[in-house]
Amino acid sequence: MRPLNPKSNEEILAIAIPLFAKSGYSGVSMRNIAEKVGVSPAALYHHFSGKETLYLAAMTQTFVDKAAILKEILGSRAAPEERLAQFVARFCELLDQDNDFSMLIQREIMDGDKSRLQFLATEVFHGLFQGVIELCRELDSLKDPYLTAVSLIGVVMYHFQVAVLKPYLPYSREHYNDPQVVAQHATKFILQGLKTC
Amino acid sequence: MRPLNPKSNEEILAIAIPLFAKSGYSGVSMRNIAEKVGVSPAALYHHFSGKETLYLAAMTQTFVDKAAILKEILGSRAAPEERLAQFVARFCELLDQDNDFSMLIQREIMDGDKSRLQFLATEVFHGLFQGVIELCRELDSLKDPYLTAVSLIGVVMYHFQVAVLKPYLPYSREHYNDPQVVAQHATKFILQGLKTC
DNA sequence: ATATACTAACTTAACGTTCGTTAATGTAAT
DNA sequence: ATTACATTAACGAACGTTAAGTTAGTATAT
Repeated sequence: MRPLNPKSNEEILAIAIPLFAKSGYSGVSMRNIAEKVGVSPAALYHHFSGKETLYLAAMTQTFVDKAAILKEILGSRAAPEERLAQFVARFCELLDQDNDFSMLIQREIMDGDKSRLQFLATEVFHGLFQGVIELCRELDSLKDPYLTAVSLIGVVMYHFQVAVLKPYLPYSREHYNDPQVVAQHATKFILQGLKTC
Repeated sequence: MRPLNPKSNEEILAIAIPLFAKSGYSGVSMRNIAEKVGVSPAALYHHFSGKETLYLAAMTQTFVDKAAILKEILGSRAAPEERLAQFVARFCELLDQDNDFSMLIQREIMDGDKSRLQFLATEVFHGLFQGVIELCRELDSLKDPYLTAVSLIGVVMYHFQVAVLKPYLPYSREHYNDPQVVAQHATKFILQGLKTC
């Protein structure tokens, strides 16, 4: 029978993305995805030519979507310090809202082959990174802007990477999961460091 | 025949650890491990009762080994700022030498169930974290030491997490992979932040 | 307007492969 | 003779994938 509610590629990807984010490429089977979509495994091959293709489509969709948001974040024309605060705040929001995003990036960094890494670097990180480097240069022209940019991004992302570990760590408190709290802390940390001056 | 060169549990783990680090739990099969060890798949079951057990043994071995090193790193009795510099330097060395370590941590954070996360948090991070928190408190008693500790660790670890991506990023240079260069940058970044003051 | 062909979106069933694991067996050293 | 450490062979389950068939809607021809 022709289905009454045919599934679009987008609907399938919307199911597949969180699955891949949570369990990785080899941790998710076509049957897993099909079941969650509510369709037979074979039906997936009508939309995508194979598992690898489906996975790449999921990656592309996630990254291209987010790259636009990230670039927009850096577009503000405020003073450098204000721009940093805004960038960190929105970056935290984004990471807090879409848990899949940072997980997929991590998975690609760990599992991706050369060509996929290159794709990730050029399509997602390149624009973001260049913007952050520029911002770092404006904030402190004496420090190496490349290393500073990595540190800056690392400070923000790491808080969300270890979020799942936080409940088991000493001195953990509920409000450490609030993206606003994290953003405020990260901004100060990046600008002033540890030394009260 | 009885083998002329019987394999010990440690030899098997020494092979399995980098495999799990590179491809994750579901990305490595018992046959993969057996082949690399130079033994039949069934032989592994003489040493470990199953894949899950082997994996947990690999995790435990890696983490308990490193936890000792990490605790030692924090044991110095120098002045706080000097202690920070030493800690960051040795942390960078460690991450640079043993690539498997940070990868396995990341995999556990992403794939681990509750009990495994708890194990990771208590056995590996708890001691380290408490030491870093203490250090942060000494360096700046006004900032939230918990959040500061996460940021501090994040700054250092992130440089090694994205190492594989660096060649494809703009302005990348060879010496950014030198752990001493990273350590020096990170120490300054953590202490002073971006604002020249 | 009705019959016909075509197509998109699925289904069920099965393919060969690989998976984790076990049973039965063998051999060299103690 | 027993034991420690392996082997080969096989189990059922799950894997990615494909072949063949079914049906509801669309397009075309009469």
